Amino acid sequence: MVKRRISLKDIAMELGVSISTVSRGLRDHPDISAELIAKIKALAGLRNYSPNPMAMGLLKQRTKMIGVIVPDLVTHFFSSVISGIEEVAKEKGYFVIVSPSNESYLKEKENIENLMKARVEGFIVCLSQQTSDYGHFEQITEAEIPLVFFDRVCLKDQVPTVVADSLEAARGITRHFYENSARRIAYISGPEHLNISDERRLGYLQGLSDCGLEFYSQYLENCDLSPDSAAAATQRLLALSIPPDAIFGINDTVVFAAMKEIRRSGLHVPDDIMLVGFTDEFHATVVHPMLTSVMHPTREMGRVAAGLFFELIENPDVSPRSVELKTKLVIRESSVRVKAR
Amino acid sequence: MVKRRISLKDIAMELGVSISTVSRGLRDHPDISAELIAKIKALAGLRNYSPNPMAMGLLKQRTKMIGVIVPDLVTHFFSSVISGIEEVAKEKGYFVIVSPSNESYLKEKENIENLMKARVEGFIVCLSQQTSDYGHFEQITEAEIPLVFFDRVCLKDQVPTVVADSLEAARGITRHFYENSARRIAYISGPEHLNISDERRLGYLQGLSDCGLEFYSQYLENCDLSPDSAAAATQRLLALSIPPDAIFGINDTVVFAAMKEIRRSGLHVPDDIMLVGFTDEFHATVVHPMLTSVMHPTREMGRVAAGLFFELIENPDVSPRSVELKTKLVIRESSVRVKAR
DNA sequence: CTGAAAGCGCTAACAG
DNA sequence: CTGTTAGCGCTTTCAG
Repeated sequence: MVKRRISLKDIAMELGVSISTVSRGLRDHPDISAELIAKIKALAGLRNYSPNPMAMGLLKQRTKMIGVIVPDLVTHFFSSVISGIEEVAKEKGYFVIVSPSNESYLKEKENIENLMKARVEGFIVCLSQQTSDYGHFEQITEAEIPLVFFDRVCLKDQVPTVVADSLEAARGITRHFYENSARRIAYISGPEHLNISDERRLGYLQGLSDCGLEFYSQYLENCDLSPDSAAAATQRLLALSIPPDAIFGINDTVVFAAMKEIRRSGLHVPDDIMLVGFTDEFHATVVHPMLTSVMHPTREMGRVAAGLFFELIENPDVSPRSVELKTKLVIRESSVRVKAR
Repeated sequence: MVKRRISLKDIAMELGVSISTVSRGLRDHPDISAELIAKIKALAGLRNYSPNPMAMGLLKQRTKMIGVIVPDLVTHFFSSVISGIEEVAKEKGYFVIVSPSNESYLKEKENIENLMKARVEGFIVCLSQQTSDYGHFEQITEAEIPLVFFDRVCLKDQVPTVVADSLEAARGITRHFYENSARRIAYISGPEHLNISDERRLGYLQGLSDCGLEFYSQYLENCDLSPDSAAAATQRLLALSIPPDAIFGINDTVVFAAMKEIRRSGLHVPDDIMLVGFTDEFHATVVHPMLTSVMHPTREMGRVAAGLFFELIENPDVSPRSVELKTKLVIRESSVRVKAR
């Protein structure tokens, strides 16, 4: 059995005063004499007293817990965002409960219900890939429970969001390819209902038009963000009668799968096909050739999301604010052709 | 403001019965008439009632929360173990609060204190790299709070642990190198006080002796598990007058850093130097050449750790049980020399 | 079969 | 300056 922890009552008894006196003393209430305060605090320190958060929670109706729902835990992007969230939460004395949806709409819903039952004070969410019905989120906002989205977002007019500048990033990649003499640029996108698919696709189209290139629908591929489906999309591209000479993908997973697939088919990056990804520093430089990629400020994204969350906690009636974070195209080996290999 | 959620009182008032009747009705107490039970449940369902966990927690002195402390969140190994823990926790109706120590002893201590204050029911911990004083853990066990270690462990006679078969794995790697005609086998280890450093080092030594190879102390390098320090260790190995022809590292980070460093110095894996890592499926196959590596059953490790945790919750007086999980050496390209490259 | 009351730990309003 | 009381939401005796 876990030993019962020390309570105000214990201290009050030991000191022969009432519980409320101890409570007040610990919080420096002006009505309590300085000596008594000192005595109370000394004993509390000695006994290692800390207020019971459940008693406080019951009283104040606050749990100091944030529910965080992410598509998965093991992708660097998400774990890094979570780190950012945790940093800010910690500063505010909040705890974070992370529930992975495994990209499943049902799990996402279920996680939200569980966390509601646990009385988290609010949510920070990245939509699962499957989610195209937003009823469960509308319920949250209707119950006036704080909610913030990051990366994959919806209901933008009701809910604060943090996103990357996907459109500009995709546009920049396309132009970068062009400047490095690619002319048959392909893009492997994700599920259509996700904002990130849409925006990156638009950026791709704008980029093509910036460069005076025509859009060929065969060069716009789709996948469900899984490695297998990204590999399949890559295969379809490689099997075209005129295959692309440059490919970029919507995220890390897709790009790594594409890279493997290109290598498997005996082609070389960047000589045969240039490749650019949306990845993090670490993974981009681990692969060979090192991957040119759009760097997300992931930790920052988490920090900003948490910031928006606490704005909402502190002032629930403020109108939702959206933040767009700048990404940066870091040029490495996979998109620049050199003579000697 | 968050709307107050429905309580037993609300239902009792609406039904014109007492609170205790509702409470009993919801739990199918035999004293309550079937019709009344039906009525109570119907209304509870309609109003979306769910018991207030803080009230329950206060009453039962249980928070249904597990504190999990990991060195960091963004390493695949840890996030994968956490996934496993979460799966089991969810089945049991528990929530997981993850607090990264960032490999810092002080943060680890601080996190534990915070989580104690939050009244988590117990802890699942992987030691920070810096931790060599275990006082804070002894306090936990003395307070009879459930505690389980995984991967990097201590206090094995008091605390249940889950570890990989590090010794055998390292021994197997060494022999694998030998069988592939490596004769100058190096190992990049981690901080000496960590059990994993020690065991893998012992396995390395045994492996050498299995193969009739002598141990050269220059081939046993150390690092602090950061990429930079692993890179430095690799450089030292490469700078030896007779550099190794095979290297393995204590974990992913180390191995990837070594791989980069080898490439940077113009050498090739596996032709000049063979390389084997402790990594996961995903990352091992993303790099080129694909990495031969010891696969950890990471998710399983999380599940087992959580299992031990719940054994402790259910029966605190059982003597600590240690589980050693089998790893598997998956042979890929980085350790097998072929003629045509 | 059902209700009233106590108590989990705490704060705050109300009395002295 | 300090104590008493009520109440946050719930379960569990104890009374009816």
